[in-house]
Amino acid sequence: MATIKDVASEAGVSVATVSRVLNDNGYVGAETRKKVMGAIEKLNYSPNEVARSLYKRESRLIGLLLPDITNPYFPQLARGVEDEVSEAGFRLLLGNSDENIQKELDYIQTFVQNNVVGMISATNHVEHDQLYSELNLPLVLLDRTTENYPAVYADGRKGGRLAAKTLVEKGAKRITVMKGPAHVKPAQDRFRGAVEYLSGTDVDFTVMSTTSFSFEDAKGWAEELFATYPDTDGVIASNDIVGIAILHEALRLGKKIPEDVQIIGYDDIPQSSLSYPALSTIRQPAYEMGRQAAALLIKLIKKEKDIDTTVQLPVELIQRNTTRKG
Amino acid sequence: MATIKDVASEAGVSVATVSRVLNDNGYVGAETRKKVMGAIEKLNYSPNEVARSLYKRESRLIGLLLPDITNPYFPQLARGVEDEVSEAGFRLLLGNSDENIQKELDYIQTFVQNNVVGMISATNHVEHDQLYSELNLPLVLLDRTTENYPAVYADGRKGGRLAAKTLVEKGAKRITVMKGPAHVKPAQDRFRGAVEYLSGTDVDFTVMSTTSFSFEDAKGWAEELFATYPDTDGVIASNDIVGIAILHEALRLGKKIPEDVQIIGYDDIPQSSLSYPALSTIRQPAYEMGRQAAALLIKLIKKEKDIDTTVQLPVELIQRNTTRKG
DNA sequence: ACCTTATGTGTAACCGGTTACACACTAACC
DNA sequence: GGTTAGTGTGTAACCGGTTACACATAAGGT
Repeated sequence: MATIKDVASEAGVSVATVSRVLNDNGYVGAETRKKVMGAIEKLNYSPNEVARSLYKRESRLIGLLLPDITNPYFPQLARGVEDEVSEAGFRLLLGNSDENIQKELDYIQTFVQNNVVGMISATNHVEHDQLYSELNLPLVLLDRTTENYPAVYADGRKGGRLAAKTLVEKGAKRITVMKGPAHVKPAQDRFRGAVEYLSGTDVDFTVMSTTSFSFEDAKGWAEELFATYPDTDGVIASNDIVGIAILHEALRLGKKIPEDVQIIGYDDIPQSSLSYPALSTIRQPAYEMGRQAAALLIKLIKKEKDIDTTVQLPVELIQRNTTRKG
Repeated sequence: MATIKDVASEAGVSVATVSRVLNDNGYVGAETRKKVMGAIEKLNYSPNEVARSLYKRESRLIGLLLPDITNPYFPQLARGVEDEVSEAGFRLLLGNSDENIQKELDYIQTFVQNNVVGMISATNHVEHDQLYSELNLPLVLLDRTTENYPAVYADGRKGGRLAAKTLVEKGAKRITVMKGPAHVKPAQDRFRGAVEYLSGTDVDFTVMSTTSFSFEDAKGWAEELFATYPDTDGVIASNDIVGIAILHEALRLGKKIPEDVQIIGYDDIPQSSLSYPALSTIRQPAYEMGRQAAALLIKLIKKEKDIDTTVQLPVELIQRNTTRKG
């Protein structure tokens, strides 16, 4: 790999001049610039980010911490973040935390050790972590909220209400609300929204708690649901994965969808439109959330003034075939 | 952030000694070690990776280049890679190439600029890129093969044969083979495998070409398929996404699955077991492939001897409900 | 007692960039 | 003509680690 010194001696100038050409700052004569450009071209030189980062004490890297990229909701977020940051010339350091504080701390540490200029985190542990508060780095929370940090998220409370309202309006009489894992904040928001709405109606409802969102466990929750509440005619699932599992269990039990049981999911992951019947759900604009989080972070990095540090994106009812028409 | 100098003066020793303690090399007196440890603790010191990386000319970063993390096949790969590299103390720089050469080159460049110690790439452009050959970095191809580079992949040819064999044995008489995008090598392998097998039988088959794997387009291919070949009774889909789309289109047309039409997918993405009826498919062990690719890369980085530089993982028939029993 | 080897520690060069500062030259102004 | 501002370039310090090398001391062998 050619270094700036090689370029300098090839062009017959000093390293300072090469650096000035590279960064387009300070005075450089037209003739000199041309020589330097030529040398760069000839040597196929590309500056070493690490050296630059060391002196400037900041890299062009951004840390992205997600619970688990394997959960179909997160790739969309990640892609949104990636597209936005890469357009601004940044790159991503990626970590999966598995909602595990130790992993989270490890990643934060390596982000700092690598001089990242900012970080985006979908964590539930902000408050517990003094690391976040000691971090003097721009931080944007994604899909999660707190009072104290910039955040981009969708309105979970409203989403929950919307899901409940939809089922009620479509005539469900005995609704089961699935409660997602207690430590996952957005799951609690949507749950609260649903219960809030249902409490204001005279529809019967029951609550079923779950402790994970994984594919593997979803089937179990579905079986448990119909075993415990066999006459349920409306299910508000904690997310689409669970929703799809419930849908299949209902079909397996010979129930007609949506005549006997209506089901509404949450997230609108890409494959929800591919279930059969296609799953009705509350859409969170994941890709857009990723982009906005990245855009917000970049503004914070650039220390722009008058920034909206919390961005709440709207949720939306996606009516497919697991809820009744009309 | 505390630096090594701060630690040195806090402990009353030189920076060299601190460095020796940190890296556990060279001689350090027991007493001195204790003082240094104390100072590190007290200052909450954590070494700057960037400085280390500059001198050593290698970081602890590994570049991972994928076509699109949003495609449900890749998160599994990515997660496998991440788990394996992070256990070995490395971190991931992530890029989405969209199968686009320019993006690919850009990422490779930033990987190099950031002194990555190795890279894993799921690319179809190895041969075209002189960048790959000029790269004097350990490189492992993932999910793609070439003669010239270490690679971890599943046996696509065999997978294709297996898919075809399954449909034939289950009694399909008029099979349609979907051909994936021409530039995606593994898609061509499985296609070739299927055609190879079918050519050796007296079953009728037709070929339908597709140019993408995206959710959005899949529905269109499905419609086109049944419009063009309405009496098809067996479909070998180019991947699971397309397979699920075909499944739904068949159901929409009132066909019975698997009585009227049998369908077999490819990949076994997590959501395939959640389709209804559950999709029969050829499983590629994506997570395991990710892990193995990372493990191989790490061996290359450590310059271990006698390494198997091409790892072919087995594919497997996952028989669910879109193929006939027995 | 003398030489060798093992142990322990510090000094300073080095990695490859960036930039403060010094210096030289030109043009413009009064 | 001398002062001043603007332009162009080089020297060297600096970022925060790692390590070659020098040096000192202690222990062991003959």
